[in-house]
Amino acid sequence: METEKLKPTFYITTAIDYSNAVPHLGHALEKIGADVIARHHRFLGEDVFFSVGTDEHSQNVKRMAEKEGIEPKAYCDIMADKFKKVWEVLQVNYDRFVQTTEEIHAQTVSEIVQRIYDADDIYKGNYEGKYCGSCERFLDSGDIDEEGNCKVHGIVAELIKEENYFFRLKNYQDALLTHIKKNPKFIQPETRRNEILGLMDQGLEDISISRQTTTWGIPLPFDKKSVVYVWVDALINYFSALGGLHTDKYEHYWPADLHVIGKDITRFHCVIWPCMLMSANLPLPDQVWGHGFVHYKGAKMSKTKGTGLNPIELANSYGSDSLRYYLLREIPWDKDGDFSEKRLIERHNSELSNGIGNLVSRIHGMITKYFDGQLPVPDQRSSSQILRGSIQKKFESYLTHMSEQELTQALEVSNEMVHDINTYIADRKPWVMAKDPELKTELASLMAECLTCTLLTCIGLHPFCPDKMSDIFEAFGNKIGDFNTKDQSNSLFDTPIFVAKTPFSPIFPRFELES
RNA sequence: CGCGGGGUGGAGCAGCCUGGUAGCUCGUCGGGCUCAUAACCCGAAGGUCGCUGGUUCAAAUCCAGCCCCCGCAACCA
Repeated sequence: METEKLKPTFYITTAIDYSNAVPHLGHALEKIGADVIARHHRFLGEDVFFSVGTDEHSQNVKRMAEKEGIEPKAYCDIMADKFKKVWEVLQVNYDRFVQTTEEIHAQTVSEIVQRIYDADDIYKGNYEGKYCGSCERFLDSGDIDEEGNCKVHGIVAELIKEENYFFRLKNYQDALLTHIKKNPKFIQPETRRNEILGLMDQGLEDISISRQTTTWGIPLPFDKKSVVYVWVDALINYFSALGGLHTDKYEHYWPADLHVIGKDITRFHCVIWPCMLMSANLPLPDQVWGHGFVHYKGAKMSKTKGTGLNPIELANSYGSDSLRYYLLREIPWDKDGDFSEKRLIERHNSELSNGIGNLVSRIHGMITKYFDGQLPVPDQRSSSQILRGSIQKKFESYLTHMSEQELTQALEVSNEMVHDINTYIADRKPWVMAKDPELKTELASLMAECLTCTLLTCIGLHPFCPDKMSDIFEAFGNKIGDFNTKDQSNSLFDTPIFVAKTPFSPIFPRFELES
């Protein structure tokens, strides 16, 4: 119990996804990135809790269920299973999958909305807007054409007035601004923070937090005729993930360390969410990270346009490790980037096959050939250990990037490590040493040095390519689990016995590029 | 004047905040090596860093203006 307390906690969340369609590559980027960060923090020895989920109280969900002829809840459960399946294929190792139709979620939403109500931050008002009967929603000015018709359905958008409850967002404007300024890391990356500061300059307006036009949602605790606005509902999932406000988990993990979200929903997470929490007198999360988007052929991925790529198909074709690696290597974690299958293959071939994969092969081959697969205890004195120091230095730089969420840069350093080891091998020419029996001891320590440096690189790549890195460790008679904390990774250099297991086949086979 | 991102050798990107030999991956050309997945190592060619002006001893980097591309505009990551 006491020792558990000493271990720092790290609660990381991702946005919960609308369950009206199966996830595409964009959803996958967010989950994979968060998963890599979660794995890294586990490596640092922290007590990590990682949550994902689905957002189910949306009109679209209700409509899709009706179309399928099943109950909304049943539909949600089917969709949730599909999401879980995708995350499983992509090795997204979450601790908790929240569904907003769960009973504990409804209870938690009620409780928090009631707290905000009790704080006198909710008042009754009228919401007036153009409503499209086909969209089943209020339209924005951009959704309506010059003649006052819905752009999607071409029918007249009716002016509807409904009784709504409003949240006094404006009251928290100053407090929020102070918080953002005092905590530069609260909103990251920098561009997202500037965006929100710009928004704050324009001044906040109170927002409607209830809807009468639908029954698909969580009833307001103080007026059961209305349901809670879907965004207020959705944000509270970060508590539901912990089982609500009255659990040990809540005490242990809240406030969240990191909300990973898409850049389009920063307003909800960086403005509405913290204000809700202040009103409910609950601690604010440490950081919100708004990542960029994956574009495909120059455009945003869209389900409706049919440009949403299926991550399972890609994982089946190229392996989930390569897909994960490519996405975080090539799509900047803080900006938008383009997805291209050709680039995926190129990255795989040049950095995974020819890089780390080939490096492992050549070392494995030499240990097999020169030492019959059994590397003897190296004599420290006979080894120059020139490489070791520089690789360890690079590893430190890798760790710094990781802790700053600079995933792309961290991978760049990993590649430098591979390159340095390859260069070192070329300089020392172990195949020449192997011909001279007197150099056997020196050769052994050289091989041990190269191998440990390579395995350290693998430890760094492990959050990105968990499966393949485990395979590599296994090929040398080790388990990555024995080195998967920072302290343990240092012991890598004190573990002298390595076995090159046979048979051995390339870890990352190359893909042929079709013209 | 709505907000934001981008325009860098053939392709894709980094560098810009904290001015001072323009870096990386792929491709091309030459050399080396043979342990390895036709891989690895070394070297070369190739760029007026969107345009114009300003600040400065010095600008891809700071400032001003302009042109082009893209995303968002409060329920599609």
